[in-house]
This record gives sequence, structure tokens and C-alpha cells, in this order.
Amino acid sequence: MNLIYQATIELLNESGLSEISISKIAKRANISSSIIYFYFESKEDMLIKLYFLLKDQMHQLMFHGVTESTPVKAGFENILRNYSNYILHHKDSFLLMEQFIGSPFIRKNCKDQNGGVFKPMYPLFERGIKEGLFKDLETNLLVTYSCMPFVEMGKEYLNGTYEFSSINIEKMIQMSWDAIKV
Amino acid sequence: MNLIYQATIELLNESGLSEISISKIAKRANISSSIIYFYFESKEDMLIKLYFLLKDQMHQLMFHGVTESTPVKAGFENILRNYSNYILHHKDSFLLMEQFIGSPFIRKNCKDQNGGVFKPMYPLFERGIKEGLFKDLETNLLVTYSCMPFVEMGKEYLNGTYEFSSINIEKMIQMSWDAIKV
DNA sequence: GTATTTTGATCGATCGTTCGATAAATTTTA
DNA sequence: TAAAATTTATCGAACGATCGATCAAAATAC
Repeated sequence: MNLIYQATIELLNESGLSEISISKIAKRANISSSIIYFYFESKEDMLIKLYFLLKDQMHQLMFHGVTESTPVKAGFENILRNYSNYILHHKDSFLLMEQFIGSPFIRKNCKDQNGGVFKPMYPLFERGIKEGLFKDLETNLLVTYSCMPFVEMGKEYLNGTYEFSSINIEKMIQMSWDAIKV
Repeated sequence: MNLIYQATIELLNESGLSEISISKIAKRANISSSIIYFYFESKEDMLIKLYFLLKDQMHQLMFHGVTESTPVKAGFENILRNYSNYILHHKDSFLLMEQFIGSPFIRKNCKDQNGGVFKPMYPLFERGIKEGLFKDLETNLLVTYSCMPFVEMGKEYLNGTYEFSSINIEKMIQMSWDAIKV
């Protein structure tokens, strides 16, 4: 099953949702195409399960070492550092998530994921607002100003137009903090 | 030709790149499928030309009323206001651009567009750095912190989870300015 | 009446999916 | 524990449908 996922990730990042097919996945994974229907109901079912798997993996990495009792500022910094490491060390997964998020395919089939992939960060930010650390604005606005620059600069890193060095990452964490602090 | 484009935009926003086909486009536009090959070399050729058309339209709207002699701060604010209006009044175009940008299809076929869709903003930001208004950082970093939150909140607006009111837009312009000012 | 635009028919290729046949692993029986 | 029965995993072949693309003929415009 991991063979199927891996081949799918590769092909999607190479050619995109428009070019993928069961036979191409099977050929890439060196398996028979029919076996995919032993593990999954359909092509769509497989893609959706892959999306949720990658999303869960990302969340696990993002919140590593951060609990409800972690101080807001430390949690904020750790999550952004974790997310940077995710971009650095799981490029395929990161790129594919971005492709999924931009496509109506996921929008249509995954009603659950309202609030986007950064939804699990909301409680931390709401704590930050309560403690008077963050501006008293909509939570999704604060999360967006904190996280989206990392997403975009991650793409530019994979594009070769930005360096994701420790120094640059700390610089960005500071900028994000400045954008939303009171 | 506009019939073709319009049908393509609709179908792409409804079902995505994975589900589109020449015959579906023709059926939606109430034309024969063969005529698409009179105007375009191939399906890919058509999609690429549509992408460039939408990108140019977006740029025209974004820079409306802004020239090289516009003061940096006024230019900055006007561009973000223009972009907000673009999101508000060209939802289909905005959504499709995001889908294109996330897909390897455009990455592969449009080498020209390095720097992303916000490339034309770079000169303004470089002026801002020279004038000592902006932090002396990489231009793409400044542009990202200014614009990407608008992209994300635009998606949340279309999602029904954020209001793109004048007040909120001005609030965001202020936040973007705060993030990158010295 | 020539040039431009549009069509319907049609091509081979590929699509997602199903099927029956088995190989491999596990469980049940005696 | 050996044999039999069942379950799980994999395959290649094949299905009708649709794919992107072509082309000669028809329609339209000038």
C-alpha cells in the first residue's frame, strides 16, 4: 500500500492531477493495476486517503513537543520551526499538499477540513489573544499572517529562489511574530 | 474563443484539472470539440494561453492607477486594494489562478513565470527599500509577507469563513505594512 | 466564389474498473 | 502435526467509455 502511495506522490509531483492514472501508478510501483482496487474503492478514494495521511503526518510533525501547557510564545516559535523542518525534509509531501489544497478535488470531497490545514493551530492563537500577546483579531487572520509566508517561501525554496537556512527561518519567525503581536 | 475560455474556467473550478476534457469543454460551450483545435494547437496550449490571459488581466487590475512615479506607500496601499477588488469581483479567475499555481502543469510549461504572479511588484518594493521605508531584506520575502495573506484570506472569503469588507481590507493593509516597515 | 469558420464522423490510445484464476498465508479440522 | 479449508493478496486479460486529435465536408462570411 505504501508502494501505491509512493508512486502516486511521485507522479503527482511530476505531472499533476491532470496526468495521473491507475495504470501509470501501477507501472511506476511495479504492480498490477487491479491490486489498487483491493485496497481502495476507487482512484478518488485512494487520493483522498493519501491526502488525509499526509495531512496527519504534517500535523504530527508540526506539533511535536508542543502541548496545551506550552507557553504561547514558545509554542508559536516551535511550530514554525517544526513546519520549516517539514518543508525542508518532506518536500514531496509539502508540494503535494499544496497541489491538493489548490484543487477543487479536495475542496469537494473533504468537507471536514474547513479552516484549512492550519486549523489545529487555532487554540494556541486563541490562548495568545486571551493572554494579551496577540492583536484581538479573527483567529484565522492571525494564523494566516503567521503561517502563509512560510508556505510561500517554502515554495520559493523548492524553486531555488530562497534559502531556507536557520538564520532566514529565525528571521521569518520574528517577522510573523511582529505582524500579529499587540 | 471566449466561449472556450469561459467553459474551461467553469469546469476547472467545478471539477479541477483531473476531470477536464476537450469534449466536456465543447459540450459546456455548446460548440463542436474540433473547433478548439482551430484556435489552439492542443489542450495544453489552450490551458497555458488561458493562464497567461488571466495572469495579464490580474496584473492590469492590480496596477491600475499605479506608475513608477507613484509614492511607495500610496502604491503599496493601492495595489493591495486593487488586488482585494480583484478577489471580490473576479472570483472564478482568482480561484483558477490558485489551482494553476499549485499544479505542476504550470510549473512545467511556463518557465517564464519565475518569481510567481507577484513579480511585477518587485520594483516598487525595491524602491521602498532604497527609500528606507521597508526592512532591508530579500524582495521576495517582503512581497510574500505583504501579499500572501490576501491570497489566503481571499480563499477564506470564498469559503465563507471571512468577510472581505472595506474595514477588514484596510485592517489587512495595515498589518502587511507593519510586517515589512522598518 | 474564394476564404474563413464550424461541424460530425472517426481514429487509435488510454481511461477506470471488473473479472476469474491463483499464489501465499492463515485457520480449522482430525 | 498433517491435511483440509478458508482467507488474503496478486496477477493478466478484458470491458465499454472516454480521451485527445484529425480530416473531409458543410456552413458562413466577405
